[in-house]
Amino acid sequence: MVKVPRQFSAFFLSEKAVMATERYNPRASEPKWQKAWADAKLFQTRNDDPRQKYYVLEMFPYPSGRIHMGHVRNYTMGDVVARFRRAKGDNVLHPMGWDAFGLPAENAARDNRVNPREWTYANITAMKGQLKTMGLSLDWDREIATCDPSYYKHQQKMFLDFWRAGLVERKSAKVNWDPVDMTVLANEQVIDGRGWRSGAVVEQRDLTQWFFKITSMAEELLDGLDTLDRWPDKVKLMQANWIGRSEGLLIRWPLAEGTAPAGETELEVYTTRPDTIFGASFMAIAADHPLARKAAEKNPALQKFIEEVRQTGTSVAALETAEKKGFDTGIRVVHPFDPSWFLPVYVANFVLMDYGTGAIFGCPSGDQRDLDFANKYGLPVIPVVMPEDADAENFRITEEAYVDDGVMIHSRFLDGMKPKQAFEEVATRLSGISIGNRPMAERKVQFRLRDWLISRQRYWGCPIPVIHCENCGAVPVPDADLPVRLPGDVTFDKPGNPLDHHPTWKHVSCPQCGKAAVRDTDTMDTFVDSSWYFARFTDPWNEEAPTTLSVVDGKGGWLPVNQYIGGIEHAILHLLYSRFFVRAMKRTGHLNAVEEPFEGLFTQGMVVHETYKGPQGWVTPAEVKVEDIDGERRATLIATGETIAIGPIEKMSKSRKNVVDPDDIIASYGADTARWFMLSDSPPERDVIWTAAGVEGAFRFVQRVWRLVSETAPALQSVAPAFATDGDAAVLSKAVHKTLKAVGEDIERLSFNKAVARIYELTNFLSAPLGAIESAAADCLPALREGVEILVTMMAPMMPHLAEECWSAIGGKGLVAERPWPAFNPQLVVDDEVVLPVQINGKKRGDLTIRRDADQLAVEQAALALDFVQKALGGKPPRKVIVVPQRIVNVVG
RNA sequence: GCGGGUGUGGCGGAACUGGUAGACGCGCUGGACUCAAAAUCCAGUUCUGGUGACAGAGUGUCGGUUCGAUUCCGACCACCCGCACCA
Repeated sequence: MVKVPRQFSAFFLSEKAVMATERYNPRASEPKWQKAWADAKLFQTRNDDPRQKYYVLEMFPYPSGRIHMGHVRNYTMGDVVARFRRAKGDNVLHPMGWDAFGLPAENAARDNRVNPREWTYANITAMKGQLKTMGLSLDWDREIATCDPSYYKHQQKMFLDFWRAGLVERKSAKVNWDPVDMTVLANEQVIDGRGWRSGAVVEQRDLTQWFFKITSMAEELLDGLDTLDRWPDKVKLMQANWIGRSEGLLIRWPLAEGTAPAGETELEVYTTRPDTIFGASFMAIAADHPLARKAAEKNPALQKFIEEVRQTGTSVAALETAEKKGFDTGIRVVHPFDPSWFLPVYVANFVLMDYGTGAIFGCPSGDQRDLDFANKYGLPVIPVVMPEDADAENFRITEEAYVDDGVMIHSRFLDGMKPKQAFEEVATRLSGISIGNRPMAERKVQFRLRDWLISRQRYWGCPIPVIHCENCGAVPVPDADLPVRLPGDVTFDKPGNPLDHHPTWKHVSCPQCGKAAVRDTDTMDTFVDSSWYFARFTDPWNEEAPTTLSVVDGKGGWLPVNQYIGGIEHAILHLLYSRFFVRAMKRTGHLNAVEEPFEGLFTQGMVVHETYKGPQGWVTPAEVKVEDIDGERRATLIATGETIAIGPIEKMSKSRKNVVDPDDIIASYGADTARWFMLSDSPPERDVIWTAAGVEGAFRFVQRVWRLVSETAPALQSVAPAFATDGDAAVLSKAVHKTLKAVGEDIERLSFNKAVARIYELTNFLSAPLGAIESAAADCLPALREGVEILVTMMAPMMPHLAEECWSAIGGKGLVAERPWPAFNPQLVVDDEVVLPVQINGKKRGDLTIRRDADQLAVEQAALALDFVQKALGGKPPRKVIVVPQRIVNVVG
């Protein structure tokens, strides 16, 4: 970018300055500045501050006990944004809390006989201490823990409000039940059909559970995605696919008389391809379909088949390998367009009860799965769509279904139409026919999204505030009795839910009729806790309500979060649930106006590291010495000198032992080095490879900045900062202001790696080595002072402690953390002269230096006058000369 | 299977809307300082040929559009991620 003019640094390396230099010591410096910020209460945010609001939030951590490098990366990025916005003059909200309910606390309780609450709070204390060493600009006054009754009280209130608003439902659902641990398992906790802790074979059980009716908002959750301009497209797409909207037709097929169980007259089927209705050759229904159950009552063989299907797990692996099987029920349906056309009804193992109507019609020619099924059971295959250029007479489907667009054949009145037209035609015709007192078909929009099951048979979660009474059914706990507190005196010596076998806790009287009743002993899914914490941060002091409407959102309110930062692993569930929650909270009066919780979303990449494997298994990076011998990297075990294999680069994990402890890094290099390294090199959305060499490099830079500042400090202390517009000093000022502009833009775009590169460049520029002309330097002092000040201010969001130390060294007043972001001078970021590359036939052959405002003709003439252009043209006139102002010249010969 | 992304030196990565490919960092090579080492500083570092100025090639592969393509279009290859019997 800029050639280094040696003269500016002429006086830097005066011998005295070199002698005076001491290495920067983060261990002494960092706690000092952390205390200074805390004493000045710089990061405490007031809700009544009239300045522009900016809410930056990182996904809050689970209090596992120790922070890991992923946290360091996440919170560093958020902190850069927070400190930058603060310097830009905004009133910044940057809070921190704890996602504190969850299974690990219970596991610890079972394994180590500790109390989950004590375990959790001890972890919070430890992690908070670690986070504090990072120098994050957090408002700790707003700290919340979701396991605190002052938090979950409001969650219980909202559960009841949602219930009253019709957003909560209690219904039966199939769940994975671990018969040993006596709890429901999430799908991810079932491994090869067995419970992940107990190893017991997991059963499918029907349990009555609580659900949030997220499907009732499917349409708006989908539509809302379009308004999220500052979300990654990838995440929006994943959510859209998850919600899975499809438009189709609900068709009611009449059951053939004499074949159906008593009282059954029709079969409802959902399809997105009604155009293929003349290619239908069978119907397939789920094993749990009511018609299947009825048919099985008088058919033991069918009964047996249904049981078999039920026992095949729903795990991904089971589905992949499971053979497509069916069982003919003997029931027949009549084709809607042909009373003489009968189709068999099968129970099939591949039909899902909870999508559509749990029944399909099979069109073998247009669907591979249906084709396989038809071939297996000898059912007809009628091609109904063929490629435009095919011949209808000879078009056959045998082993491979035709799924692409085309033209309709063998479909009576649909022949010759495109499938799209045919869809419309079938929809229109069938809507006009009635069956019973309803139309034979209705247009229907179907979603893949399911309701959100929130009941968990576990202790360490938010109790569901419901009392079950024999007389009154499920009764809400009265608001005045909230919170329903978790009892502290629980034991984990028996399997199952401790709340369930607590001697007294669940026994209460019914709030309605006063009779003896029992509490719901289930607790809420921990995703509920994290679906509204961002709203609670806006006023965690409010004891009366979850939110304070005057500050939470709307005019002058905090929400939506302006910038949310976290891992891609939450792309669907957490973010979708939060989007559901703001809508539900708005409907129940806990929010005013906000449409979406997170205006800007950034998904950061993981921290990855090499793995090392010795004869005894995986070993940690700390135990290994890696050397570069003749370009070949070799690892040895420090303790024994054994050779260690260097394995693939993977996400830091305990199982691979490729973890680096942030504590160790901060202790030996300081938080600034860790922060700087996290921001360097890798773009923030991609994975960053943690390497010892990289950290060393970052640490060297810390020392280099410190040397630059401390060596120049004596000369700068009494100088007033000023930029220069001409002379040698202008070169300096231009470099500084160009960098200032670029770094601001880069941070705003969250391109931290680019901002880092610019700061490196400027630091190199300012600390260029001893040149020749000492006298020139004195004139440059004001510009240099300004340059150093700007450098320090620019790096402050990333390396806040070092910035303070530097600021103090040059005699700056106050704290850098309080300084505004300087404005660049527009005059200084453009040059009077530009260097244009000159191409001949598209290949660069030289440069042309010319005034910036030179017009096209002048540029062309100057270019043609250049020696190497003349030579290349060999006296002939050019065929064409392309001049792109301030960009390039291309001479075509 | 469906959907999406990525591919640039030894490595991480830059290159704004088509305009100097390789900024910046790591590593490496040579040098200075030192009795020596560390630290620091300087120079070099895409590849090939040449002492050299220089010439040629080059952004996964093949082709196209253009004065000019890492960038746009088409086909393909590799890897990664998400969803997955969704009717």
